Amino acid sequence: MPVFTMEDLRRKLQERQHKMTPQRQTVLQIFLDHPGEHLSAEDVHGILRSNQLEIGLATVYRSLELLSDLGILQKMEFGDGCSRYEVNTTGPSSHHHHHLICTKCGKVIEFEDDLLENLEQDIMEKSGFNITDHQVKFFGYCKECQDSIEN
Amino acid sequence: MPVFTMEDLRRKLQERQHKMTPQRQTVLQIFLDHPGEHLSAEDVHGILRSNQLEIGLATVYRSLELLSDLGILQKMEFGDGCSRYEVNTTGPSSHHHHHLICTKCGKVIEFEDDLLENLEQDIMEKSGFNITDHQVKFFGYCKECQDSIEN
DNA sequence: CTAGGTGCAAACCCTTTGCAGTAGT
DNA sequence: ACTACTGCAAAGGGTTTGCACCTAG
Repeated sequence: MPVFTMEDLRRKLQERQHKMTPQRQTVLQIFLDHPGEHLSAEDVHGILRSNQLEIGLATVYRSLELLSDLGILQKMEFGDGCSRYEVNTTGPSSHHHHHLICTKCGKVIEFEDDLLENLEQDIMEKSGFNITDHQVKFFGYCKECQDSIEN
Repeated sequence: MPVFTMEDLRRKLQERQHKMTPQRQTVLQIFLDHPGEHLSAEDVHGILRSNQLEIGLATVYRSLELLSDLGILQKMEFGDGCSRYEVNTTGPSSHHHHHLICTKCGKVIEFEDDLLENLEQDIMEKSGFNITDHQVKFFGYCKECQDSIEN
């Protein structure tokens, strides 16, 4: 279970001659403090504000993109009109987790799965595509919304 | 292999007391004429123009949303900043197809798969989530981009 | 005839960018 | 010092909306 530390951030930044700034540390810290959440740029900006740590929204966007490029965050879309991010859990030794998205209330639930590892291998052989990652989304109705439909 | 006809469209529209308009027929026709493509609203609008059949862009957007609601089209995001659509191939008796997205050149390749049907059943039992659909994306490098990287 | 649909342009919202000032290394 | 970074505000690009007019049923 690879969790990133500030040291990882420092190292990855150095490798590309980028600088370790308080803003970047703070953005990473927010994701470490909010495991399992799928935060948008606005979410991050809002959390910052409520912590009395205002950072320019443009800087938040730039940090999110940078952290994604560094492989620390993973960008994803749930169809609500904005990009969302979470700490990257892909990689050689880690388990994938995927998302169940309720099409009624928009809630997102996670679940673990390694089933697709074999499939990737298979596809690489058949298609010549060199696969580095995958994302799976399941759509449907969560328990609560199923109940409310029955009413 | 369920391909939608204009009759299907008419019926589905009637069920919701929506009207069968030339614009909606034309938009559906474009998807029938372009199988296997992932068209954005702008794409559709452009194809219309080149066919001398101008339809207001707003109407294109509204038609795409309606056709998705009716289950005729499927909306998807490939991370290029706009929503894309294709004829819906999900459903009780149909095969899913998923997408290989090249992270270098942006090309999207399709492949067939039923592997996740069992998984859906499994997840429904464990999570209580009522799954109606799923989307899978694989990211990596296509053959051509692998070659060009080696140069 | 009447509800629903279209087209246009303006509004929206998320995201990116130019620029002048600031701060890591 | 040199280069990268930040903050602001403006611009950008895809999508949605208000409104007057139109049209399918």
